[in-house]
Amino acid sequence: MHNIDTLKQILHKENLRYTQQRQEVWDEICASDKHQDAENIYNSLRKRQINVSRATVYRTIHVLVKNNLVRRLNLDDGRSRFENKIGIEHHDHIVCLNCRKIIEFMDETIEKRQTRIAKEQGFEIVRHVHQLFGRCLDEKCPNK
Amino acid sequence: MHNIDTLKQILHKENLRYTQQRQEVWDEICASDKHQDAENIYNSLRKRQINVSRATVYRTIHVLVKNNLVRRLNLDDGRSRFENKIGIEHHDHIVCLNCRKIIEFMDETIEKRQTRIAKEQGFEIVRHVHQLFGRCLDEKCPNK
DNA sequence: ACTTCTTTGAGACTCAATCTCAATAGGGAA
DNA sequence: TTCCCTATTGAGATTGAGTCTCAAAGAAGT
Repeated sequence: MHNIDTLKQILHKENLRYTQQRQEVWDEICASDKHQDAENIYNSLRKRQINVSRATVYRTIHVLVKNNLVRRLNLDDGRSRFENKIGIEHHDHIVCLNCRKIIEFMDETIEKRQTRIAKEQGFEIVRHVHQLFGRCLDEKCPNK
Repeated sequence: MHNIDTLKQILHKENLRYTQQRQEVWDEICASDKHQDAENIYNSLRKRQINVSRATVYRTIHVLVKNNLVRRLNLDDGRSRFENKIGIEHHDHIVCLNCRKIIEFMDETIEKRQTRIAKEQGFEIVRHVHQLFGRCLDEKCPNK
């Protein structure tokens, strides 16, 4: 499984040891496309009889985010969500304010324009946040 | 001063009373273009001998945000910032990761495209977050 | 001025996230 | 394989932004 090598590689680069806990956290994030928060990840692992502490979940996430294996999402609800970045195209998010459904989107024109705008203002972009919050037309949405 | 009327109007609409504390919080947010956080606002008022509690600062901000007098900004640093919206054109933000300088930008093309994208996905946008994080070329920036 | 009902302030509380430190476990050396 | 050194882990304490509680203070109509 290439996920093991990916992780071993960045841990080695960071002079960190390869441990079972770190592998499990990384696996859990990769296994789900649900934009899980740290508590979810912790609970999912516990449920599968995998012993890991909250501290280790948080500490591992930091390493993964720092090395671009994982993206941190802040959807203004007070806790960070995480998504695997490996093998995934860049995208931004649309979030339903009623049912919290998350849709991904990507627009080349917007991407280019924001880079140009930043440059005009004397900035080199490192990362960006582009989130659209609204109401969806989904049948099951309490929005009706 | 028209700020007094603006505030009185929304407080009346919300069946809330007009109080000195609420006026002072609103004045403080209007007086600064520095995207202050709640603690800043609280301290600024205290420094000016204005008695107000943290609880009241937070409670007042909620009313102001709910009624679109103030915008809440989440710049991924763990606390909300606030800016006056009255008489201010819509804009988004570019933030320097080194010196935390904040520049405002606005692009009609991006605005239109994001609305269209959301609609195509079956969403009606209520609000959006568009932030560009990077490094500025400012002389004084520790970025060098 | 009286009454009613809202607001305020001080501090307790919440909750995500971070820190502490003793116990545990990688992993290189022999 | 075993030893040793040092990084990592886990349990629980701590932090910090933000919220809640409730008695006291204050707005506003009569």
